[in-house]
Amino acid sequence: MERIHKRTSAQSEGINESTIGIMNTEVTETVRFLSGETIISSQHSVDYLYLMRQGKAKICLTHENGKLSIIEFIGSGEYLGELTFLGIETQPKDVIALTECICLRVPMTYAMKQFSSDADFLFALSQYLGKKLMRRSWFQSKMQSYELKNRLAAHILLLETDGIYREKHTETAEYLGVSYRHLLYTFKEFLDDGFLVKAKQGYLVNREKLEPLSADILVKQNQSY
Amino acid sequence: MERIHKRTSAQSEGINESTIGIMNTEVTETVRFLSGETIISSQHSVDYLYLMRQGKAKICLTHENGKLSIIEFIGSGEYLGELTFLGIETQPKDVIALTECICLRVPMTYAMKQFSSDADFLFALSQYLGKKLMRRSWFQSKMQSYELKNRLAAHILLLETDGIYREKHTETAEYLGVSYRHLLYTFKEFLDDGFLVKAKQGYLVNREKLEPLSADILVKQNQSY
DNA sequence: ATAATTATATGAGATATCTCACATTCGAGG
DNA sequence: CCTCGAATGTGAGATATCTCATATAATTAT
Repeated sequence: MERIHKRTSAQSEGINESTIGIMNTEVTETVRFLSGETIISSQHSVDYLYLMRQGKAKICLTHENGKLSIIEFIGSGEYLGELTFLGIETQPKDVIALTECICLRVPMTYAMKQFSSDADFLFALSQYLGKKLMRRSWFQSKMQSYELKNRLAAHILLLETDGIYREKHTETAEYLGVSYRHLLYTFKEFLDDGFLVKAKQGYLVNREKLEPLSADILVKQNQSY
Repeated sequence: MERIHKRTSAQSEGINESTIGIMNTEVTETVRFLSGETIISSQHSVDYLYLMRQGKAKICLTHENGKLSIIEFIGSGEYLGELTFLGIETQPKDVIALTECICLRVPMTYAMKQFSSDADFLFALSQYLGKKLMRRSWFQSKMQSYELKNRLAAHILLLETDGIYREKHTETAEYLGVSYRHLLYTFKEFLDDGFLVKAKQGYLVNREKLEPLSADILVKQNQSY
C-alpha cells in the first residue's frame, strides 16, 4: 500500500459528488493498493472508512473450516468499512484488491466521531446503501433466471481487467453457486467457441462474443445510478 | 385501511428502539391494513414513510407487458417508502398486505423536511439498510446452493400465516426463479408426503415436517441483528 | 528437493429443472 | 348464464446441473 499525497481531483464516475466532498476532510488521505494486496484484513480491526475511487476488489469470508467464500465484488464509488462504521459488522471479512485500487480513506475513529452526527454524510450513505440494495435485488432476480452460460459470461466481463480474466475456478464456482464440474464444462465450451483464449497470465477475453451471452444481466449493473 | 388512535407501545420485536422513537412525532399515526389491501400503489405518489410494526406484505413490480413480479417480502421492523424518502426510487412499486398489517407512518413531506437533517434518524436508517444488505447477501448465497425443495420449504414457512399458505403458484414460481412446471412437481411431492394439505382457503402447513427441509436457510433470516 | 495440499481437468451416470403441449378449473365481465 | 383469460394440473422428452471417481499440474509447506 502506498500513500498518495496529491489533492483529490473532482472527476467522478457517477459517484455522488457530495459524498466525495464530505470524505474530503483534513484527515483524509488517498492510498493505493496493488493487485492482490489486502485492503482490509479479517485478522485486524477495521481502522479506516474507505471510499473506492478506482479499481476492483473482492470481499471474502473465511469459514470456521478454513474454506473461503467470496461475498461480493466492489468497484469505483463504493464504500469499505461502512458496516463497521455503523456498528453492525458481525463477521470480519477480508478485502483484497483485484486490480490497482485507489481509495480515499478517513480514520475510523475520526469517522465515527465526526460523521455519526453529520446528516449530509448519513443521507448520502443511506442513498448509497439504498441504491446498492436495489441493484442487488435486480441483479439477484435477473441472475437466478439465467443458466450458468449467461451468468458466467456476465461474471467474466465484470471481472476482466485489460482484457484478461484471472479468477480461480474454484472460487468462481462457489460464488456462482454451481458445481466445479459444471463450471469446467461451461468454461471448456467458452474456450472451444473462442470466447476465451488461454494464456499464461489468465484467459484473454473476447468481449464482443461474450457480451451477447451476458444478456441484459449487466445493463442495470453498470448503470451509474 | 383504518386509522388507529392509540399511542405507540414500546414493545419491539428486534427493531431498533430508537427508530420507533424517532418515528413517533406529533404527526405520526398508526394505521391498519387488512390482508389484501394495497398499502402503497404504483399508480399514486408515495405520500407516507411507513415503519411496519406487525404483519407481512409483498412488494411487486408491474412490467410494461402487464406481467407482475414479486420483488421482496417484508415484515415487522421494516420500512416502506424509504427509497422515495431518499430520492432514489426509480420504478414505482405496489405494496400489498399479505396479513393484517399495522404500521406507523409519517407524511412524506414532513419526513423529508424533518428527517433529512436528523442525524439520529439517518444513522438508524443506514443501520437498517446495512443490515438488510447483509441479510440479503447471506440469504442469496444460501438460497442459490439449495434445490427447489429446500427453497420452497423455506418460502412456505416464511409466508405461512396461522398455519395456512395462500400464495399463487404462478407468482411463487417467478419469485423462486423456477419454471411453473417444476414448482408443481415439487408441490405435489409436498402434498404426497403430507408436508402440506390442501384446503379451500389455501394449504395447511405442517411446520414440523417442512422445517428440516428448509435447512439453515432461515436461521439468519429471522435473526434480529 | 520432497512431500503435501490445492487447483485444474475429464468421464460417466444420476437427477433437477426446462420446454412445450394440452386439459381442466376458476373468477371477472358482459 | 356464458365467455374468456388466468391459474391449476399433468405428461413426455430434452438439457442443465450434480455427484463421485480419478488423474495431473501447480503451489505451498517441510
